[in-house]
Amino acid sequence: MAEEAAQSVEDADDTPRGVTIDDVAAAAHVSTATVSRVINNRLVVAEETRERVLAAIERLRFRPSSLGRNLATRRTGTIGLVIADITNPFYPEVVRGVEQAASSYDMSLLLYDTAEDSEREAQALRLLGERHVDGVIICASRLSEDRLTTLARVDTPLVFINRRPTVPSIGTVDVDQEVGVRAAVAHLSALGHRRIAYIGGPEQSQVQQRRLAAFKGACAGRGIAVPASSIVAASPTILGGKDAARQLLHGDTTRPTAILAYNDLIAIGVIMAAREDGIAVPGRLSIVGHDDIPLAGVLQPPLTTVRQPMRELGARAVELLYARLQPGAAPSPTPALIRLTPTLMARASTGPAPT
Amino acid sequence: MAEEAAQSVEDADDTPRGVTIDDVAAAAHVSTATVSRVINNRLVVAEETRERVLAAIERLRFRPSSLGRNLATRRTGTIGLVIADITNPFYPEVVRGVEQAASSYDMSLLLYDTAEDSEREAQALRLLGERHVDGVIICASRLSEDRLTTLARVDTPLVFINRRPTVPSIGTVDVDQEVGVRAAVAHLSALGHRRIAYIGGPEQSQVQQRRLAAFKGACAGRGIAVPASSIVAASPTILGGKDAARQLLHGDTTRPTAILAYNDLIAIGVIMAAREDGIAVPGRLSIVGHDDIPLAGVLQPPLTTVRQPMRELGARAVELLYARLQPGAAPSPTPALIRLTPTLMARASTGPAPT
DNA sequence: TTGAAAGCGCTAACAA
DNA sequence: TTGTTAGCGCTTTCAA
Repeated sequence: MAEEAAQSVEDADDTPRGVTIDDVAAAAHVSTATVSRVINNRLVVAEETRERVLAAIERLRFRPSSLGRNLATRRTGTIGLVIADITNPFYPEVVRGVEQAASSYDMSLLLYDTAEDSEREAQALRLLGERHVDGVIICASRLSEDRLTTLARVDTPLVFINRRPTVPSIGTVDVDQEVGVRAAVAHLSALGHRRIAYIGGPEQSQVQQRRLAAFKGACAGRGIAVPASSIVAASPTILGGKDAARQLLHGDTTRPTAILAYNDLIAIGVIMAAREDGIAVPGRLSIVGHDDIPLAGVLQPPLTTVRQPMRELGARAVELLYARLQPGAAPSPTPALIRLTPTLMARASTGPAPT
Repeated sequence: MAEEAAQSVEDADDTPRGVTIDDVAAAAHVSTATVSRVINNRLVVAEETRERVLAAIERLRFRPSSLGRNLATRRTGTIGLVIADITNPFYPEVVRGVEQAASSYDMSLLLYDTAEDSEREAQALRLLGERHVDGVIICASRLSEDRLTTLARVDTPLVFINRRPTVPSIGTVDVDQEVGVRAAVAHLSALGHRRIAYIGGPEQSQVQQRRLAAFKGACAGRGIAVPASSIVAASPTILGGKDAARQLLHGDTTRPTAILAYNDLIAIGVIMAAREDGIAVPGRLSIVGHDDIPLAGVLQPPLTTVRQPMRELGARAVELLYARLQPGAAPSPTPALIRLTPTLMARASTGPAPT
C-alpha cells in the first residue's frame, strides 16, 4: 500500500512532485533517517535493510534532490569560477584544468565570465555569495583590493589564480612572471635586440603590472634603455594588439626591432599589423607573446611565447580548495602560495636583430 | 535587545552562522514574511516598514541565502550547460552567448565540459538532475537517443543546440547544415574543383551526420563523384586533421584538389599537413572549414570556412528556456525549432583548381 | 542498528 | 498591510 501511494504520486497530484526520501522510506518500511544513511553510504545499516531500501529506490526511481541536502548540510558541492574572458583561448585551458579536477571530486562548476569588466566581476562575487558555493576560484581579477575586500564572503574559501591579494583567502596559484619575462628578454637580447618595446594588457591586472615591472627590470639588468614611448597599453585582444602595434610602428620615434606582448592575442595582432605594413617578421621585427595558447604554434610564423601552465593553474587551484574543504582541514594561518614556472617557447616569430 | 542578539551572533557562537532572515525580522520588529516581501520587492509593504527592514538588512549585512529559497521555491536560477570541448574555440563562443543572455536574466551557469566523452556527458546529466537546475542546454550531444531518454529528467526543460532529438524537450536551436555545405561545395565547384574530399568529425555527432549527408547530396547534385576513399573520419582537433590529411594526401588514390572539413581545427590540421608535405594551399589544394573560430581569419592563408552563428546559438537557447520558465508559459505542444543560417566566409585557403 | 524529531533558511497560503 | 504557520527535501543528533 505504501508503495502504491508513492508510485502513484505523479498521476494523482496535478503538480507532479518528484519522489522524495519519504516515499522511499514508506515503501521500504523504514525511517527517512535510514534511507539517508543508505544514500550516503553510512556503514551502520544492516545489509538486509540496505537492500530493501535500495530496492525501493530503484523501484521508485528515486533521485535525491540536492536542494534539501544543500540546506541541511550547508554545502553545495559547487565551485564558483570567475574568469575574465572565455573567448580568450587562455581561459578555456584554465577552465579545463578546473573542471577536470573538480569533476574528479564530484564537484560542479558555476562559471562566471566577466568579459574583462570589473562590474560584472563584482556582480559575480555577489551572486556567488548568495549561492553558498563551497569555494570560489578567481582567475584574473580586475577588481581593486578595496572592492575585493567588501565583496569576498568571509566564510567562503577563496583561491586566486595569478593574483596575490591582501584579502583573506586560502591561497594563490600563480606563475612566476619574473622568470618568464626575463627569459623572453634574454632570448631577444641574445639575438642582438636593443630596442625592445612592451605592449601591455589591462592595467588593473596584477599579471600585467608584474610583467611590466619585470620587463623594466630585465632591460635595466642588460643595459637596454626603455623610453616611455616604447611601452604602450592595449586591450588584450587581437584588435588591441593591432592598434598598439600601429602606434609603435608608425610612431616618429625609432622603431623597435622587437616587441614583447602581454599575451598571445596581442602578439597576433602585432603580427597582422606588421604584415599589413610589409614589415617582415622576424626579419625586421621580432615578436614574443605570453601564454602559448593552443594555436600559437600553428600561426605563420609560429609564435615565440612565454608558456603559462594553464591547465595546471586550474587544477592546482581546485586542489587547494578541496584540501581546505576536508573535515580536518586546518585553516592554515598563512595563505598558501603555489608558484608555477613558465617556459619560453622559442619559435619562428623571433630572429636576429636587423643590422 | 533583539538587535544586539542578532548582531552578536558571530562572536557569540563559535560556529559563526550567517545572518538569517529571522535575525533581520527580529531586528526590524516585523515577521519573516515581511522581510521576505521586502527582499523580493513585493509591492504590498508599507514604505515605512520597508525602510525599517532595509535598515536592518544593511545594519546586519544580511545576504539572503539562496539555499532556503531554492528549496522553498524549487527553482535555482541556474542553467546547466553541457558542451563537448571547451578547448575547441567554437564552444567558448557559444558559452559567451549563453552566459550573456543568462546573466541578463540574472541566472547562473553550471558548466559541464564533457571532453567529447559520452560517459562524462551522461554523468553531467545525472548531476544536473539532482541539482534541480531550472533548465539544461546541451550543445553537441554525443549521446545516443536511448541514453538521452533515460537520463533526461522529464520535469527539467531541455534545449538542444545543433541536435534534433526525439526526447521530450522544449526545443532546438540549430544551424541549417545543408545550406552551409551546399555553399561550400558550390564555391569549390565554381573554382573548378571536381575531386573534393570530406574529413568528418565525431560519428555520434548529429552535425557530423548532417554535414556528411549534405556533402554527398551537394556533390551528387553537381555530378561530382564521391568515392568512399575520399571520405575519412577524424577526431575534431588539429591533430586529428593532420592525421586525416595524411591519409588523404599520401593515399594511392588520386589526390583531391579540395577538402571540406568538419570543423576549423581539422582544417588547420590539414593546412599544416599540406605545408609539411610542400603542397601549396590554395595553389594545389583548397581547404574549407566549418565554424569560423576567432582565429580562422588570422591564419596563413586565412581560412575559408562556413561560419556558424555561435554566440547567437547560445543566446537563442537561453531565450527559449527563459520563455518557458515564465509563469504563464504554455508547454507548447510541439518543441520549438529555431533554425539559424550559416555564412560562407570565402578567404584565401581556397582558389582555382590546379589544371 | 534503527527511529523520532528538530532543524537548515526561506516562501507562500491563509488569516487577521 | 502584516503575521502565523506550514512546509520545501534532506541530515543529524539523541534515544531506544
